[in-house]
Amino acid sequence: MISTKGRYAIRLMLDLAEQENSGYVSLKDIAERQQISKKYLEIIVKVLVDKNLLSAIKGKNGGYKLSRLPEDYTIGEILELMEGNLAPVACLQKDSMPCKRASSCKTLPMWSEFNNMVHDYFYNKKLSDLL
Amino acid sequence: MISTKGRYAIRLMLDLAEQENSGYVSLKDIAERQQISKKYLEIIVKVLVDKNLLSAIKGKNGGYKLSRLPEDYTIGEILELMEGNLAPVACLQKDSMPCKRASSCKTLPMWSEFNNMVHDYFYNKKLSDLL
DNA sequence: TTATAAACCTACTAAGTCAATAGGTAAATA
DNA sequence: TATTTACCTATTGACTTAGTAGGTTTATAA
Repeated sequence: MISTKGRYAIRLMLDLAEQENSGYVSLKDIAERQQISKKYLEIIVKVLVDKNLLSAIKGKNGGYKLSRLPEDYTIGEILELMEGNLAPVACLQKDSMPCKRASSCKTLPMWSEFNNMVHDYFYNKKLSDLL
Repeated sequence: MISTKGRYAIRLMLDLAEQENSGYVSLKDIAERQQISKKYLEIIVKVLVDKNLLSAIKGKNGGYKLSRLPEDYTIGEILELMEGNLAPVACLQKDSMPCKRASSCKTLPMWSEFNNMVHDYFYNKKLSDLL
C-alpha cells in the first residue's frame, strides 16, 4: 500500500508541473487546489526540498517550484523518497538483516521478481506522463 | 508491503504441498520446519480452513492438508485472503467510498494500471510454481 | 519602517495495525 | 483414560499513519 505521503507528493509535484510558468507557487494555493491539508503538505514538501526535487523561496510571494523539467522526474524516485522504500517484503529492503533462509527460500525468487517489476514500472513512469 | 501473515501463509501452503502424500500434517511439524511460531500460525491457518483452502482433522494424529492440488491454487488468492486486499491505494479497494476526485484525478489511471499489473502477476502464479 | 505573507521548525496525538503471546476448551485416537 | 491435536477468546507492546498545534524566521509590499 502506498501511503498518503507518497500519493500527495505526486499530486503536489503534478500541481507544480501544471503551474510551471507561474514562478513560485505557495503551499496555500496548492493545498486549496488539491484539497489537502496545508499543514500536512508542509511535512511532505520539506522532504522534497531537502532532496532538491523542489526549490523554495521564503517570504511574501514566496513558494515552491520544480527544480527540473517534469520529464526529468520519475514517479519511482518520488515514491521511494516518501515511502522509504518500495520493497514488498522486509528481506528485500536495503539495510535489512541478511536472511538465514535466503539460499533455500522457495518464495524469495518470486518476491525478487515482483520487486523488479514494481521498480521498473515506477521508474519508467515520468511525472510528465501524468500531465 | 506484504505482511508476515501473507508470507507465512504461502510458506505454510508450500510446506503442505511438499508433504502432499503424508496425509494430515500437524501445525507443530510445520512450525518447526518453517521456524515460525506455532501460535501465530494458528491465526493464519484458521483463515485458510474457514475459506476451504485447507481441510483439517482434530484430535491425535490430526492436522491439515491441501483441499486441492498445488497447481489449483494461485498465490493471488492466498495473498488477497490474508492481506484483505492487494490494492495499492485506498480508492481502489473494494468497499471503498467512491472518490469525488476520481473523474478528474490525474493519478488514478496509473494506480489502476499498476493494480492490474500486480493482480495479474499474483493470480498467474500458482502454488506449484514455487515447488 | 512596518504589516503581511510566506516558508520553516519542533513537538504532540489519536487511532489503527502488526506481530505476536497467553491460557484455555473440544475432539479424536492409541 | 492419557495424550495429542485442532480450535477459541482475549490481550499486549511496539510501531506507523495521518494528521494537528503553535510557534519563529525571512522577504516583500505598502
